[in-house]
Amino acid sequence: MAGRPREFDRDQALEKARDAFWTRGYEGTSMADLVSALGLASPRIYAAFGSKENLFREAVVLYETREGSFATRALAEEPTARRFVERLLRDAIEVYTRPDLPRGCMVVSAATNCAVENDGVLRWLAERRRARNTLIVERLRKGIRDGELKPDTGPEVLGDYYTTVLFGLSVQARDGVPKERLHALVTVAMQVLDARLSGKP
Amino acid sequence: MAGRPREFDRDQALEKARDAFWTRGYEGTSMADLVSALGLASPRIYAAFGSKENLFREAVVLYETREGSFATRALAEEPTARRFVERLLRDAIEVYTRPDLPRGCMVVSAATNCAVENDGVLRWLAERRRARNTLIVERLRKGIRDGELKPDTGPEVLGDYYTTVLFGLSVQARDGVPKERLHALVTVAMQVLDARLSGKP
DNA sequence: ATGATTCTTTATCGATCGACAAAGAATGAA
DNA sequence: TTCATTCTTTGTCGATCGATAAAGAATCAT
Repeated sequence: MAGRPREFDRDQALEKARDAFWTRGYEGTSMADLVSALGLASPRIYAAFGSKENLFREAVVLYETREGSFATRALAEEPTARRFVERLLRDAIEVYTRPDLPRGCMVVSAATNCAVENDGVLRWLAERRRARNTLIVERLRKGIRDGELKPDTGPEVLGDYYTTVLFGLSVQARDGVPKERLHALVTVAMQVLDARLSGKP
Repeated sequence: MAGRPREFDRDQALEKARDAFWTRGYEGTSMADLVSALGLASPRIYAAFGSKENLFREAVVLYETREGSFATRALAEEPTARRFVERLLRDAIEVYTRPDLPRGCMVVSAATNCAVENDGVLRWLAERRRARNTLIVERLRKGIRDGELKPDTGPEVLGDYYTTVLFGLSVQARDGVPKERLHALVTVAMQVLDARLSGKP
């Protein structure tokens, strides 16, 4: 029932695939690219991952549970909405500009332009971006409920605002803007929230 | 010396190509897509535009002189840095969400992920994004020089900030976020600049 | 009218795309 | 040891990629 054991490490192969997709995007990475990046003949890749699309989806999930997990980590570890947002943005910058990893956010940049036949992948990533937005909005809503933030600006608007900054950071990082500049810009962006601190809590 | 006249309108064909590339990106738009979108056999396209890459570059230039010209227009028509930035962002939203055009910014989204062989196109678009940043920075620098803006935050930082918001708006528009939400977020983003108005002039 | 020139049409080029068939090799279960 | 199972290897599939050759059609200059 067991059969011949796989000779390569599936997790390591998935990491290499993630890097390839992260760098070149879904359609920009061909099977030939994957064969050379993973060091595996294509039938071995298909045997282990089913299809290029499924490999991509697994790679994105890996990205989200590793590099892309800063959002949920900030949510768990930061006690205030103010600190959550800043932590989120600054951790994002660190990930987007790490010299040993592809630049920018994989979820933002891996499938922005796609042929018609891959619209499914495109929408799947868009959903994940929307989830990021929802996460931020919910945390801000809690901040208002807790009395940390003044309620005069809706959490949806503030959430849209910081989500937009987050996505913009990915584009900027991908263009090679150094992280110092991105951090400086985040300092400025945080003043929007500072102006809405109730000062009471 | 004249030869047979061309039977189709080159400018109209270029517009259709711009829409196709704007929607699907450079690599996401195949020659077959262009043949059907332009209604022209591929040899006619090659005769008129040389290559797919050259057609794309012409399409981007067309985009910049039409839909993407809001930045230079804001620069020419708005008397203050404050008004320039808001006009820039709000006009951008209008373009990015026009129901009769593809969503988002063509320069931001038409070549974010690319195969290795098309890195040239990718870098060419990145340069154009950098030019937008420079434009914004220069206008802010003038605003500081004129005494409109307090000099305590450098124009580079503020420019990076609004460029990042602009790029983020493109991602959000492409994801289908309605323009009302984007305008609301811009209102919030403008407070960063409001806090830096000297109030003197 | 004729010839040079340019556009249009038809047919197709080699390369690459994602994906897989078939056979050989290595394992565990019986 | 035998067999079912699974992985690896080799070779290749049809479709599509961007791009063009070659021939016919339409224009202008002479």
